[in-house]
Amino acid sequence: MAVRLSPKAGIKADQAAADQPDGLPGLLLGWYDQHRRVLPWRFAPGEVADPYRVWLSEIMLQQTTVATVGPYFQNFLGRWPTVKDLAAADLDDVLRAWAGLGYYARARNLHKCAIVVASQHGGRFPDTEEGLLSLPGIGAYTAAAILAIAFDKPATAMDGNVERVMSRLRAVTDPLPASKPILRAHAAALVPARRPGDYTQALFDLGATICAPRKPRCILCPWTAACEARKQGIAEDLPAKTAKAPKPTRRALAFVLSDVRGLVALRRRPEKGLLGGMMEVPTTPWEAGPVPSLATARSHAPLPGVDWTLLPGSVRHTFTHFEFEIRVVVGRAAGAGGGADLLWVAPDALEAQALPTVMIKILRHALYQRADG
DNA sequence: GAGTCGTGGTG
DNA sequence: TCACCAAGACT
Repeated sequence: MAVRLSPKAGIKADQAAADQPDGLPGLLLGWYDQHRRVLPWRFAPGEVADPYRVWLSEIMLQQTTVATVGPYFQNFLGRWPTVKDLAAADLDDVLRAWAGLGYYARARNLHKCAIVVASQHGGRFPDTEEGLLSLPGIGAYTAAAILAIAFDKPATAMDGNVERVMSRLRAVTDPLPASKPILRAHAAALVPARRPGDYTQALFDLGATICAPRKPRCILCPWTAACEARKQGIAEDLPAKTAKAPKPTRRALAFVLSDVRGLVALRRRPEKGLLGGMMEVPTTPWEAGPVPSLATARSHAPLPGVDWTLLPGSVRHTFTHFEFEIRVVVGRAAGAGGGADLLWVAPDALEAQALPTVMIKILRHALYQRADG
């Protein structure tokens, strides 16, 4: 584990200055010592880093904003303070705690990874790239981030921030993702032998607060004098990216079924694929083309013989690679329960289920539509 | 290399 | 409103 060195850590100023790298890394670290963001998973200068917290935060932060992750990280750390606690948890509890955060394969891999670390590594995370890469859910970026932040090793963590900063600093105009190798080479050449963990986090802060995707604040940047894109006036145009394919729309009819007690019928999705392992409202298949009529869709209903009512309006939700439009029908089951694969849940208990956001939207539409008008 | 995989914030 | 983006991994 790494103890970070900085002037605030009680080390004499001249000693800290001698410890500071030269050139661009030194400039960035000097800026970081003054402007470093305080984040729930971040360790104070001089504090011993806990690889479990570093790992947990890095998994949550994959393609997810700092603001969104904050409460989830605190909740996970409170419920499962160590990797052994998380390994001993039920997967369904982990999925429930993850609900709303998205990319649910991360939660399944998180749990798998905790079990491997607890059972095969004595509860300690590996401190080598090879060891980390062998763990589920840890790829090139996360392995490097853990090496740098948790173990203070000079690894090159390439994420969207670093790609953007490097493309601007070196004025790389070739579009992503083809330009990844050259951007990585630029980044690797700068990682200092001293304080690589702080340097890595400093680069994240720089990308988040100064070298932002839009309207970079070059005036405040510690690297402004060296930035090639700023000199050329093209900083805001970088990094270039190849055009993305347009998003198709898929549509479906959702069946919100209640029984005589008012309990709502949910079912579990398959382990793999979209929203894998999460709970859902029964729907027709999600397909291109118009929302199927109730007559056409009846064979997909969770129970036969139910009198379905089509609600006005529709629910829209955007996934990474398609738009989703849902019409909602509501119905009342004749008795209590029924349907082998159905889980009957009281409306008050819906929040405690492993329900992805799109399903929350559908349920909200069905349960409050008439009250809201 | 190209798809798949969520969600919320922002200009 | 809408397109883009966020501490990517996996197949």
